[in-house]
Parts: sequence; C-alpha cells; structure tokens
Amino acid sequence: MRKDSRLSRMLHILIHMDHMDRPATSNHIATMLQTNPVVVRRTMARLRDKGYVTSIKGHGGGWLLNVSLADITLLDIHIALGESSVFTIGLSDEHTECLIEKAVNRELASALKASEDLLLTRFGEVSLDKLAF
Amino acid sequence: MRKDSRLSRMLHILIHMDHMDRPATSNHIATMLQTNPVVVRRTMARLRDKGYVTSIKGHGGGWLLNVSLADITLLDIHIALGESSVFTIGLSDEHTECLIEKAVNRELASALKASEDLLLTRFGEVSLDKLAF
DNA sequence: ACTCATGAAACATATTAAGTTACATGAGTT
DNA sequence: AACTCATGTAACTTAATATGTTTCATGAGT
Repeated sequence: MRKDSRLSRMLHILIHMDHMDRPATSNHIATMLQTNPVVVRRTMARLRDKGYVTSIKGHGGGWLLNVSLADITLLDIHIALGESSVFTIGLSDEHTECLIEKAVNRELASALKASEDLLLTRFGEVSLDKLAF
Repeated sequence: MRKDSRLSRMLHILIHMDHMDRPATSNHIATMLQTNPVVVRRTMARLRDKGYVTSIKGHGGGWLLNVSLADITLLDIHIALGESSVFTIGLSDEHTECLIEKAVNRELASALKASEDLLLTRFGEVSLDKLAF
C-alpha cells in the first residue's frame, strides 16, 4: 500500500513557514513538496481546523503559521491529520465465536497497542522547534 | 488502506491445525476464515516456503502442520508472510537536499523504528502454543 | 476413468493517499 | 468596475496491495 507521507510533509512545511514573513501560497508549498496545490490545500485544511495555521484568501493570501514551533509536537500534527490506524496489520473478523481466534486477536491487539503507544508517546515528546535550524 | 489480516488469519488456522489428525483442505480452511480457497493457498504457500506447513496434493490431500506450536512464534509467521512495513506512515521524498526535511525524516524514522522494534520483539516472545487451548 | 486436491494464471474489487481538472468565491490592485 | 491572485470545493483519475473470483492444469488416491 502507498505510504501516508502527510505527516512528514506537513512537519517539513510548518518548520519552513516559521522562517517566513509572508503567507506561503499553496503553489509555493506544492513546489517545495513536489506535488499539487490542491493536495496542499486539502492537507493544510486539517491543520487549519485545529488552529495551527490560518488561510488567507485573495491577493497576497496563502497560509500562515499560527503557533510557535515550540508549542506543537509531532503528535499534535499526527492527530490533526486524522485518526486512522498507523498499522498495515489488522485483525481478522472479530465477530466470531471461536475462542482461538479471539485469543489470537487479543494478543495481536495488545502488541499493536503497546507499539502504537510507544510511537505516540515519542511523537508527543518532540516539539517542532527541535527539528528546526 | 485495507488492513492486512493474514497474520491474524494464519495464526488462527495454524492453531486449529495442531488439533487435527488429517490434512486440512483449502476449502475447509476457507470456510473457517470466511474467504476463498485460492486466497488460502496463496497465503499458506508462504508458510510452506518456510517449512512450517506441508501441502499434499490429490485425494485426501490438504495442509499439514509441520512443526510444534511451541517452536514457532508470532514473529516467525509475520516474517514468513513478507517483509513489507507494518506502518501506514511513510517518509516524504528522501532524495532531497533540504536539511529540515532530512531532520524531520530522521526523527520520524527513529520513532518508527523504535515502535516496530518493540512490536517485533513482542511477537518474538510469544509462541503459538501460548494462544492454544 | 473418476474424484478430490493443490498450483497457478488472469482478472476484478476495495480502500485510501495522492494527483488532476475545473470552477466558484473572496480580496487586494489598478 | 475590471483584473488578478489566492483559497474552497467538487469530481474524477491514479497507484498500490490485500483480497476475492474464475478457470484450467496437474497430481494422487479410489
């Protein structure tokens, strides 16, 4: 499956935006990310919904960083981008009565949760200013 | 993205096979998994390649468990099913010269690796007999 | 011969980020 | 008021991959 690179992309752009004194247009951002301005708007809209950035319409408009890099963590951005699972591994049909299958799924779910908890904890410990220059 | 439920499914079936005294046909397994016999053959073939099961052609044929449940771990089966990443999260283009992007990707890669290491370690600690009844 | 099973090729489906096209809307500039 | 630049949004296409399905060849026991 294609990887979800939105987190990586958004972190990259947010740090760049911290250096800018003017709004960054979707076109400008798309060029930096080697993608399309509509993809940028779609993804940035998630961050706007959380208040991390502001969008300005019209001439001279674009996107502005709304918070200090020190005040947002990787986890904040990860959550802003959506709640979908971080794993490609899933459980088989959980509406079963089979005790073996339930035991298997319980074990897998437990291991996946521990792994995800570690990832999110780590994400929460890193604010974006730690990745900037 | 659709979840990869092969690990869950194969663990489930392998434990059932340990209780059986006759080969399990792909049809029988498919019924248990609520899927198609061809999907079963395709997935079981990976386990056969690693020697965990044997396939028997012809009348009275099917699939046989080749090892003791105590001798295989979740990690063994996970590896047998393929080396693809366990994460839906990926890094953005890594062929860049941007130092910020490199720092972002380095941090993400490090966190993902720690998380995956934990998952695989945990998988390696659980042998299949611990999930059986 | 007949039946039952795997092996394998070929194709369809589902999911979701990503990519693309097109047009409406809002906001400065001239 | 007309022009230009930018976001907002809808609709559609693409890519990747596990899954699902159909079909036929092959092997093996009865």
